[in-house]
Amino acid sequence: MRRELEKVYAPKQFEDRIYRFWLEKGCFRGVIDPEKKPYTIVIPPPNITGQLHMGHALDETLQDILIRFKKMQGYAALWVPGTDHASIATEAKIVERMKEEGLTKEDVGREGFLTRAWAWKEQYGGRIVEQLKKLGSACDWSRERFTLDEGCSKAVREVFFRLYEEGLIYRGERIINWCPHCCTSISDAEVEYEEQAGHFWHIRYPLADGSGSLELATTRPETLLGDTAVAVHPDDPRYRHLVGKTVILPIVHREIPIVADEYVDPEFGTGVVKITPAHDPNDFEVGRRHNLPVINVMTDDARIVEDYPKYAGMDRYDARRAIVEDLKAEGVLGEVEDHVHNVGTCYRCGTTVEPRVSLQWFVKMKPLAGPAIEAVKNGETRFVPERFEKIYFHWLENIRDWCISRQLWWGHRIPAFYCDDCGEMLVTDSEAPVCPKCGREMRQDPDTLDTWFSSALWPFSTLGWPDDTEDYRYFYPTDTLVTGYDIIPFWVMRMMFSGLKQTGKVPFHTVLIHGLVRDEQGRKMSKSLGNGIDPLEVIDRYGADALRFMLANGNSPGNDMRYSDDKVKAGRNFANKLWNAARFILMNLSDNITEVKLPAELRLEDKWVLTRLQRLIGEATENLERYELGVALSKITDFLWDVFCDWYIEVVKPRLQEGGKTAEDAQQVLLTVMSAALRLLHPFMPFITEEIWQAIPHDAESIMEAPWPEVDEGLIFSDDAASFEAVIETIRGIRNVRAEKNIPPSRKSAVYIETAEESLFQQGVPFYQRLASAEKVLIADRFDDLPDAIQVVTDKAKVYLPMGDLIDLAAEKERLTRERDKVVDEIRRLNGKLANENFVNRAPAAVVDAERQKLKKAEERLKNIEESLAKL
RNA sequence: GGAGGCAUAGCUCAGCUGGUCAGAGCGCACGGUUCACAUCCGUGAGGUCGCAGGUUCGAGCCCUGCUGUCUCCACCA
Repeated sequence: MRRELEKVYAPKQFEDRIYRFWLEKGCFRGVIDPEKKPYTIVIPPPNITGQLHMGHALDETLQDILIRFKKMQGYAALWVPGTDHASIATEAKIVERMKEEGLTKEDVGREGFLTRAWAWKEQYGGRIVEQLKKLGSACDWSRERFTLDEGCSKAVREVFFRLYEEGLIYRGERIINWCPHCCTSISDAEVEYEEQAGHFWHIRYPLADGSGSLELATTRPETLLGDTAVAVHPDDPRYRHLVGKTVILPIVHREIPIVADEYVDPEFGTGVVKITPAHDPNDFEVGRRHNLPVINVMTDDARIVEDYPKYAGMDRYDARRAIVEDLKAEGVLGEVEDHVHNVGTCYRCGTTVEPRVSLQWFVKMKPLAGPAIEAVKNGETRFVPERFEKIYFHWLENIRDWCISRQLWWGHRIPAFYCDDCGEMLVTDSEAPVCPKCGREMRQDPDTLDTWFSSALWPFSTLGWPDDTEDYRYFYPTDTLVTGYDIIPFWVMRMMFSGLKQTGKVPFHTVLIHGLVRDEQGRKMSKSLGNGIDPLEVIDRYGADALRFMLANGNSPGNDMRYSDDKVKAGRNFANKLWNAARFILMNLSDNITEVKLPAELRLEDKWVLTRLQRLIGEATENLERYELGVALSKITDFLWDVFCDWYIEVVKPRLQEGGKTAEDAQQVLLTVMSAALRLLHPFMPFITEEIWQAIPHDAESIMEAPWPEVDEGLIFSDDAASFEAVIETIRGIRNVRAEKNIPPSRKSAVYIETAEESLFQQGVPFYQRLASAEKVLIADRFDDLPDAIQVVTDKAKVYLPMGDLIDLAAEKERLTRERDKVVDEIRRLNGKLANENFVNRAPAAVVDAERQKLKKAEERLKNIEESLAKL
């Protein structure tokens, strides 16, 4: 069954249809087959709140290329799709929506809130999935997962229990990053630092014994309410004698000790630091070392607590102003300097993070980090490009315990229960446990887990773990993880240690890292700048294949790239070219040709194009296997455009017109090459290749089911290919001088080719006529009494174009002399190189050989040029 | 403060383990009514591969230093 190709390449007319065809045929399904090797990718699950952006488009395109390539290579390929519940982002969206109705979370209660959240998920969660389909993503939708679905939740609980049993999950009071807007704790990785202009307020803390005061500087005077000490360096001669004494905390008038701690840098500021254990991570550590009390002075939304009536209810910035005023009034405020410092902000909402001591759940990281580091060090998992391993190591080596509890409702609820009577705590899968000590009903922890806790399990939870499913046994560990470098600490790292800990295996062998897609000016695409480019719009205008071309072409792993309309257009133009080449083949195809098969007899040009094809197959396959996707694609497009369209098709046209067996032989070669090239291109541009595939004779019903081309040694004709290159070189030479002299193609000329290899050039006769504006072509090893002519000289021939009035002998002489000088230089250079014993002895034989060949060719050419010159 | 990327034709970028590596696309110039395609065809101009050293028979490709630029991490209160 063949499909006709429309006259004009219009991707909109077939991309959706083809996607449906694949779906209906089940082409995307990962099928367990003991005969095959599995190849598995799990998608980095996009947030259900998300809309497809260029970053996704790049990520999905790369994965799709790999999946399609591996599938054609004969692997049992599986791409598991799914979405992430994105606790903070989604919860924020729901809260926002409720706000419009004048409701708060508390108004609707936990149950009511979750009902709304699920409804929201049903309504919008599928949006991004539909968008992925527009790109052509070959995901196995029958295995689509959601981080909050039953299976993933089961995996989450299982991991929680296991880690808790082992003491790797614990609950404790620690200083954590708190977002006062989202009203939840966030992990270290979720804090983004930004420079902000602030001040240094110098404050004098009077010594309790009245013998003077200590001056210190702070950027956050409001935290003074929670100061429980001031610290100096133990060896600081200025203050050593004061250690152990006390100062009076201004405003609060509490007596607090002066402690000595290495943390203080005597060189910085006054060498005295106020210590607020509840609101600064460093101070917290100092506090622990000196057993200082921890005084929390702020509420969940960063207002001052009731203990300080004067400031109670003020937000941190109002309190700061008020306290500065009061310090001034108390006469203890010194200099106020301008100061730029980095402030931590919430990566979701941008609110300044408040370090805060609170009771949270943590994962003990040190024991988990070790194996994760080791697995990359010993190469079980490797990063492409390798340099990203450094980022990975850096994070794991400096890791602190992971705060996993979130004061949110949308997420996996922590399976811990508390007895309000006796304080007993129980971690259990039971839904309503009773206290084992006093038999009372227990209250479940209200918090949920960090979204990334479930994402960390994604490579195995999606395959059925903790159950020992067939999918898990066959498809796990997965093979390649494709993601952006910005997500290494959030996700890659956590999947690694989770996979190793829970399954005993690395979750994937390769991490393919890509960069960001920036706008045409190189800026990050962002909502606030409004410079984002909607991939769906691009697809609408140019087609998904063109967009994919742009994303894959010339993109190298790990490097950022710029989006540009022109690059997409280049992809569209290429698709158009391919489209028309296919149409050309079809309109020249005899009805009796129904299968792709080479003719019994191959001509020179056939051998050439087949040889070039074999080379392409070898190289493109190797590039793909090495994740050099962009390089592979550009080789494939170069082949199709330059080799196949611009040369082979042009060269074969006379044969096609001739008809009969000659034509049919050519048709068979055209089909063979097209069929193979389409398959090579398919992973990159799946739609157009499928559409054409179905239009030309084919065996596999879908190109997705066709085998990946393999190099056929029997189709490599090195000598013939070289001969044809000589013909090409001659044609180029003729075109070249004609263009230089502005001779219009309509002005034909006779062509005399003087060569020792008559038969070789004889085979090119039809081509000179068609491609080099030749009328009659004469070939001999020697011409006597040729009229004056324009001359083209190669290493194999002297070509004369007797063009009467156009000939300027002096100019010819000058041109040939210039060429001769160039060749002489070349020969001198090559001779020098080959005379160098070190080179000849130490360079690989192939390299030396190539140089000798070059020299030989140059010498032949020089000889020809000189003979030509002699005739002028 | 620490780490890393990038710096190659006017623009956007490829150049894998050092040996056709000086390339592509776009742009530009010139010429094209060839019956697949002007979303096209032919031809051409343009770069001492940031700078300075070094290693090597041989270096955009490796090493050192420098300059510019971007990013990540840390966060001196």
